Amino acid sequence: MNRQEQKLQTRQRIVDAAFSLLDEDKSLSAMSLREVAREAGIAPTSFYRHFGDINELGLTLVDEAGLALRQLMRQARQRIEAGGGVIDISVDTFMEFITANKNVFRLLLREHTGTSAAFRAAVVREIQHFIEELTDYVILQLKLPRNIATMQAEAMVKLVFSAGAEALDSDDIARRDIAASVKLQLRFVQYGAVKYASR
Amino acid sequence: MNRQEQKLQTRQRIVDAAFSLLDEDKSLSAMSLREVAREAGIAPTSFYRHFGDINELGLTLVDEAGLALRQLMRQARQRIEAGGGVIDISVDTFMEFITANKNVFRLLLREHTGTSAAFRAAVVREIQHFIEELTDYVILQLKLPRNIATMQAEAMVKLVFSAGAEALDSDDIARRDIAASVKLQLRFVQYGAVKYASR
DNA sequence: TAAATTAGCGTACAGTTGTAAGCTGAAATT
DNA sequence: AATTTCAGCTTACAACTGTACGCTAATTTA
Repeated sequence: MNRQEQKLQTRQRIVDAAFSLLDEDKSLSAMSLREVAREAGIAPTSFYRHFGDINELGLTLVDEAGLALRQLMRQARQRIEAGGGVIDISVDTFMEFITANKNVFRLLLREHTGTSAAFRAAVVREIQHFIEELTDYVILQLKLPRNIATMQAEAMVKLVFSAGAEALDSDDIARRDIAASVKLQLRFVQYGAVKYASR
Repeated sequence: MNRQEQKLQTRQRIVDAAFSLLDEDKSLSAMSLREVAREAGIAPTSFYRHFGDINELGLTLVDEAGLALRQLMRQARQRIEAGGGVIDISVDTFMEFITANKNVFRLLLREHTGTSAAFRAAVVREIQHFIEELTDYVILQLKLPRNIATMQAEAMVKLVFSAGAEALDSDDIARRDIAASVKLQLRFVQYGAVKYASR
């Protein structure tokens, strides 16, 4: 086997190990290099062959999480084009994503308010992407002026993320209630934005 | 001096020390007993004379933060009664609180999504209080049915807290923009809720 | 006044951490 | 075939962690 491939494979093992550790009650800053190495099945010092730092690994994880988020967005779009209410489909897709990728979403949530300014900034960047894409969509859909659409999209994303945070700690039944609540709240925002725009 | 008083005083020094450590980039779970003891000026082992556990200290801190939050609410109410738009006054008061008590609000934010289920639950409880008080207010003010008022209040609190999180990492100028944005978003929610109720 | 309680201290220990130094063996290059 | 590169290893160390144990000195109680 190729040497480069081998190395990339090990690197991926490290990343996977880190994600699996986040599954339990650990944040990036509480994750030790040795722990990751142990989980990945390598010697602690070998870690440095792949990342100069444990923070470098952290940023990689945030990037991967952001990637997953964008895929989620794409999936929601496809479903909406196939028919159905935008809000309903979006929230349902989001909830599915959270349930299927708990640790990924948890990472974003935790580091968004975490202790590392660099991680916080990285997460904010990812969320900003999300808001921008939604803004464009809102402009097309509701024909709102950009400044109002931005406010609406931002509010919606914040509400959905908050609901997601709640959902993480809930079972399926409670999650259904949360989904219903946030859908209603998103409608409030949408009504309000439309009314405000036509003032 | 009384022995009990002396002890309470030391206990308060520990709590203060912990809060001041949170000022820097530390979460509760990353805060070590020895660090707190050092900051409080006592021997590491003396810590146990006051708290059985470092988690016990954590819960105490969350409680104190919740207390501060309720005082904030009371202050906002007084100001509103003195005249002024509810949304404007509330947001301004909240932003003042955050600026003046950064570490307190940071604690609530961090532990809301933190790694300890007990802390998360404690913070959720405090936020719930906040939502309930706001719900009652909304019912009185807008004459909405309780279920809709609850949804509105919940959305508003979530938006304000999100804005607060942003504000923590911002300077005065950016904070003004954030305040303006969240005010507009709160109006969206309010318009929407009122319209939804009169459907 | 004598006895009991206790807040705070110093010492001690086993466990964890990050990472420096140097070795090995296999893959890549010449 | 000989040489170079380098992913991963073992060993090592200083710094930190939580907390067990027993002492001291001052307050409280009897």
